[in-house]
Amino acid sequence: MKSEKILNLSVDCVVFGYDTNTKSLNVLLIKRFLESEKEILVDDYVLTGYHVYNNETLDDSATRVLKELTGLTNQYKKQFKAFGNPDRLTNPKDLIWIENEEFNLRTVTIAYYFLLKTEDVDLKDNKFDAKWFPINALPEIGFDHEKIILEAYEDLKVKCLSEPIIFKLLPDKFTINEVQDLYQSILGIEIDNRNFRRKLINKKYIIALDEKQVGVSKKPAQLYMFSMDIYNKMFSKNYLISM
Amino acid sequence: MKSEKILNLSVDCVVFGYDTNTKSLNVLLIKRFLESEKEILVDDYVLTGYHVYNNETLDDSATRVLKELTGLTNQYKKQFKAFGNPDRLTNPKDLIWIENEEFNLRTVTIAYYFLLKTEDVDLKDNKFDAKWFPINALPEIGFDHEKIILEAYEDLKVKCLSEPIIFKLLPDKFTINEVQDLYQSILGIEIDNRNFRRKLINKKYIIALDEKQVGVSKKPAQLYMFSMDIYNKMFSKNYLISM
DNA sequence: AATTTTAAACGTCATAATTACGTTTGTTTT
DNA sequence: AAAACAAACGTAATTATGACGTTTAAAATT
Repeated sequence: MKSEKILNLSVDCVVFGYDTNTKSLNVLLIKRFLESEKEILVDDYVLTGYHVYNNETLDDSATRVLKELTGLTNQYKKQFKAFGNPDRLTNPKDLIWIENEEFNLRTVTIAYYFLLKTEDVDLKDNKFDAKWFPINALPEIGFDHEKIILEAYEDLKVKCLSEPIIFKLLPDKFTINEVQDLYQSILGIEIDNRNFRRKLINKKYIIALDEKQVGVSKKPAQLYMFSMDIYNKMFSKNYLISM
Repeated sequence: MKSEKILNLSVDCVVFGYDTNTKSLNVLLIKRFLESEKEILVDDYVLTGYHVYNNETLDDSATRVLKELTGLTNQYKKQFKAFGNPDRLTNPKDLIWIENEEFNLRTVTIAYYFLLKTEDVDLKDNKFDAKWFPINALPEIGFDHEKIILEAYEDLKVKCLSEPIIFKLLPDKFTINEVQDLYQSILGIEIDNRNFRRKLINKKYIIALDEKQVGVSKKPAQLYMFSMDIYNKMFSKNYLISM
């Protein structure tokens, strides 16, 4: 019953960041660069991940990885899939270790995604050489991490239509058009502004503030906030057949 | 980097079975019974699960477990969550092994759920002492398996509203009322028959057959089938904001 | 100070979907 | 032939959606 193979447990984190300025959904990736005497072995990007410590929960492990990468805690986090096929590799650290020892390793990774605002992350003197990439313009990606990113993205697209996680990617005070831009960026579709506006304003959990944008060079837009309290009250124990 | 703890990788399977006769959603559980010289140590029910073999994918492992339990293959399967907190135990086999050796084991389980019809499973002379339990009347459940079942159930409730997995739980030819009963069983709600009927019949992927029920003691109902082909054509690359 | 520019905000209308009910129909059983 | 009853059909008010046109308010320009 015991495995002769060495089993390695890790978490990998797909960090989604929305950039309000460029109106783009981005993924935070770190550089993987290995060279031997004469040739470059790998030169691509990968997700951040790490071994799960012995006395650490999976969730805590993901939270730790995010914190080391971005300095942030308390961001929206979702465990969305485990990847553990016998032939998969992952994570720069694992690879180095494999080269020193033997190749008889199986890495199971529990994949999480996070939602946050790019503006909340300071990438200056980041020890991982981390960089944001638009979800639609990913670079060369190592291991099976592109697959992981795309599965996270699919999950996000579905999730953002059924739960109000979108607001984790916006400032506390936002305009209707900012919400629309965000939906368009995530879903990759165009939405009619007038219909979207009407629909969103009619939601009881979208609350108009006594404030407008400042410092814009056109007519300043009305600011709104999202009320999680009202949302929760509305959706407790309600399911609707929408198929 | 290497773990002093022994890491154990397993799959656990939540097998949902719908019973058309009793109109109930059930979970297939196996008996866990261990007794020492004088006392009963455990006497409850657990999910089926097993260690993941060295050269086996996670999906294949779950498929194998289902086959050993039910004899069935090609049923709807979904990997929905990994459970791997450092203090968790699982699976009768693990426990026996732990008692013989030391307690320094961490079991990470990749949890799957399956959807099938209870009538497709023959529980006669089942080596696991397996039994169906209505989702709303679960027995005493061992380890953290009740949590796993409830999370699978939540996932199923959401999933059955956005994808046509419901038809995996029905015969190929079904009546409108059977579909309604199933939705009601899964979601735990009452649905207006007249509105439900109209809505379902209007779906292009619900096809009326030239057949009616036979051997019923009231007016026999019209039979319908679900067309996956038509469904796929309709929903390729379509997202709608329904929040 | 008036005009232009432009995003924000509002309006309309036809169609489709939903909710909440009442009524009829077609078998089987009595 | 009548009763029983689930199946199946119908209706009307309300709400949501999709596809557009129009107006407004502030800033920038003239």
